[in-house]
Amino acid sequence: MARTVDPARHEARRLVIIDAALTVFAQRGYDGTTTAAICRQAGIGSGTFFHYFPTKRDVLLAILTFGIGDARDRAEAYAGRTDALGVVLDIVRSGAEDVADPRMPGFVRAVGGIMHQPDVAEKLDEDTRAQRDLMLPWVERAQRAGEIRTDLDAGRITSWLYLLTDGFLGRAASEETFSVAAETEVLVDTARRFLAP
Amino acid sequence: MARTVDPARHEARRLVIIDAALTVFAQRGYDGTTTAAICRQAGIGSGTFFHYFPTKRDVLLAILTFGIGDARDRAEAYAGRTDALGVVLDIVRSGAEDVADPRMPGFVRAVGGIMHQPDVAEKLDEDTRAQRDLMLPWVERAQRAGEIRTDLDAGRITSWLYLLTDGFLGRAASEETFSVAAETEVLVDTARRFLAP
Amino acid sequence: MARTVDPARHEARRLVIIDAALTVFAQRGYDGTTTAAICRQAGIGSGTFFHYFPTKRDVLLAILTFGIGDARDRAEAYAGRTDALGVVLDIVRSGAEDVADPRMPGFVRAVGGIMHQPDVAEKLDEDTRAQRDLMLPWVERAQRAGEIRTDLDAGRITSWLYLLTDGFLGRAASEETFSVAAETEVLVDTARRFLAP
Amino acid sequence: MARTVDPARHEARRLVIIDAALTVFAQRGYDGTTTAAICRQAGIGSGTFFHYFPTKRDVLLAILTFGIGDARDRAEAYAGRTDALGVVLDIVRSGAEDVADPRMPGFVRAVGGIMHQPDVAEKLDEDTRAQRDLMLPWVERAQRAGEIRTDLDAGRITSWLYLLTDGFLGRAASEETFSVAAETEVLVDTARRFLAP
DNA sequence: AATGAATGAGAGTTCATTCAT
DNA sequence: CATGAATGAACTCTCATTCAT
Repeated sequence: MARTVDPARHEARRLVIIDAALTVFAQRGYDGTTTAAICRQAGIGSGTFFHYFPTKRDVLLAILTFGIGDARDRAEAYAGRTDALGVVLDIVRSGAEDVADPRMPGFVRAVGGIMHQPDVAEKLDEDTRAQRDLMLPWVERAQRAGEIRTDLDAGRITSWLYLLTDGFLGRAASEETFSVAAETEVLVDTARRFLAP
Repeated sequence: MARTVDPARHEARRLVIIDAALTVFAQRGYDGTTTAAICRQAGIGSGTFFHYFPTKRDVLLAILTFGIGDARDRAEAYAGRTDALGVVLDIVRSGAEDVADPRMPGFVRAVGGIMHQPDVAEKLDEDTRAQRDLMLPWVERAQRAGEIRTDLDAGRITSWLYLLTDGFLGRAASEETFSVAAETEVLVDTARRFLAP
Repeated sequence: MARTVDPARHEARRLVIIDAALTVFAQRGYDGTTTAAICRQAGIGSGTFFHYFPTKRDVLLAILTFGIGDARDRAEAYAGRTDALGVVLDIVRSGAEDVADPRMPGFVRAVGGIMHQPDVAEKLDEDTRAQRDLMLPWVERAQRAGEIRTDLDAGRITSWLYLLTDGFLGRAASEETFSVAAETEVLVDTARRFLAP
Repeated sequence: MARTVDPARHEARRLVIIDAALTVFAQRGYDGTTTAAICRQAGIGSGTFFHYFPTKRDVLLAILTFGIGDARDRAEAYAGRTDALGVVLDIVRSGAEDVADPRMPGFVRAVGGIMHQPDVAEKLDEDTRAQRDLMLPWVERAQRAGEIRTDLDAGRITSWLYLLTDGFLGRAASEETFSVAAETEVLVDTARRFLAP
């Protein structure tokens, strides 16, 4: 009978669940989130949830996987650019723009809260590596072009740039009065100061 | 009669529990930590635990309260100094030194993971305020002395300095290769660059 | 699709749990009854129990609610009768018949044992009121008809009649040799003596 | 050293604990009463409590033992009387007077709530027997004197008289508006009606 | 495919009781 | 004798997950 598998419909529903989970994780943290709450938010039954994800943790991992894909997509967008420093600063700026999704800070904290679980840690590592892979080549290029300092190697510089965006995310998460729009300029300026030879 | 309450002994045991809790929270996150695990770590029975703390969350709050006291104690240490910029950088540096306790990053993430709980959020706010109260006056003094930039007001500058130390803590937490000792110098240098007029 | 909710099945199972709880409460008292024991008696898992009742106390309240419904149902059975005294004595007699369920005395004691809990007290009040509402009008009618004494007002007479049935229940509960069948006649006779003008 | 055992002091303290326990049992039921609450009420430490009573249940049993002693003491007061019916009614009346202690109803319910425990049941039986032993001979005498009905044997009549006082106690316990003073007369009158040949 | 009723492992917490001081 | 800190057994309840329909 019935068209049992409509891949598009399946994928769409999967995304609905992922989005719902992101929302609830951000609000209540990982353990504070019950599968029931995700189902309510997604408008599905609990049985359906487990049709799409074998485990609550798997939804979380799926969300993280999304982020990795994102980083890779963005890599292509920069291909062909010749102003290495400009790209580096653009990446920094785009890090600030992630905060645009108001769920992000809460979600980041939620993930941090269970980072001690090996599979989560691993996925996060992959995430981090994907981001580094995006940034690192441009830092190296900028160094070779003499646009930025060379007293620190490219790897450390990359770490520090992500330290800035991570800190930015954290501030935005915890400080109500931290205006993302206004502070983004300070972020880019601070990155520039940090990178100056 | 009856040596019923030996306050010193009581306080000591309380500290043992707090310390044990800090260790386990850092390792397994807040929800991943069972009271049983804390008791095992502290070498006490479960009943004893609840003799000292009415709730698992109360141990966490007690740990955070410690941090607040710390900030206030440190304030006194700087009293009398006249080199405002020096003090500011010292505070930044001491932020990096907090990472000396290898449990700190994990603990910070654990707390982040349940920051959505109102009482935890409140305590953290208090913590943040205590830290700001420590830093802010010295930033203002440094500005008046013309030692640092004045295009951002003292409040924003303070936020940014903590953004740096928080990001530093986060990096140390997630990146194995991030050498605290070596990077502390970069931190202070970066703060100096950020503060330059 | 999916026969998700079969209300009849749900209600049936609810009744099974209620019945099991009544049995165990009667045997061991309220606090002496563990939810595990109720589950065992009902042949269900512990999770199922809490699927039907949010709290152990809620089962108890559900049992009491049953009693209230009972009283209301019975009210209809008497509608249309014209022999007020006869109805009053029938109600007294039916009170004695409640003891037919051998669990009743134990259950009554169990409820008494936690009557200090506000919600239980409230439900019991409702129960009492439902019973009074059943009896009172017939007492008034009997008084107007000159069938019974009028030196006490109808409310007090009603209280006294329930005093008799309650006492009867208590005796049946505590005295092994108290033969319900034989004593019921004494009960009705005593009520008659009490009511005589 | 010290006068370790001062029997009078010991007995006094025992009574304080018993009284405190009676108060708290009446207010919160047996299981609702923590030993800590009894200690607070008695103004003693928890260790002291267990110096006087090996078990929480033992305090309860001690209270019940008191009642038994009471019944025996009263027996002597009636010795020498010749108006059997008068004594019977006096005993009934004194049953109503027990309610004078406002804690009594609550305590009775508390005891009922754990009557399923063998030792409590046994003590209660003893209590009941003591009361019967007080009443029964006078009922027999009254029957022989032709003062009261003889269609029921003395044992059943005794049961019914206690049924009245128990019911009275129960009403007083559950019905706010039940005025003990006013209703006591009704009680005696009802007993008289019940006993009438 | 979709559902939600059923499940039981496991967690936090309470409290009678012990015992060193 | 008096104390209260320490204890752990036992209990209620939560929630991820399974599975019949």
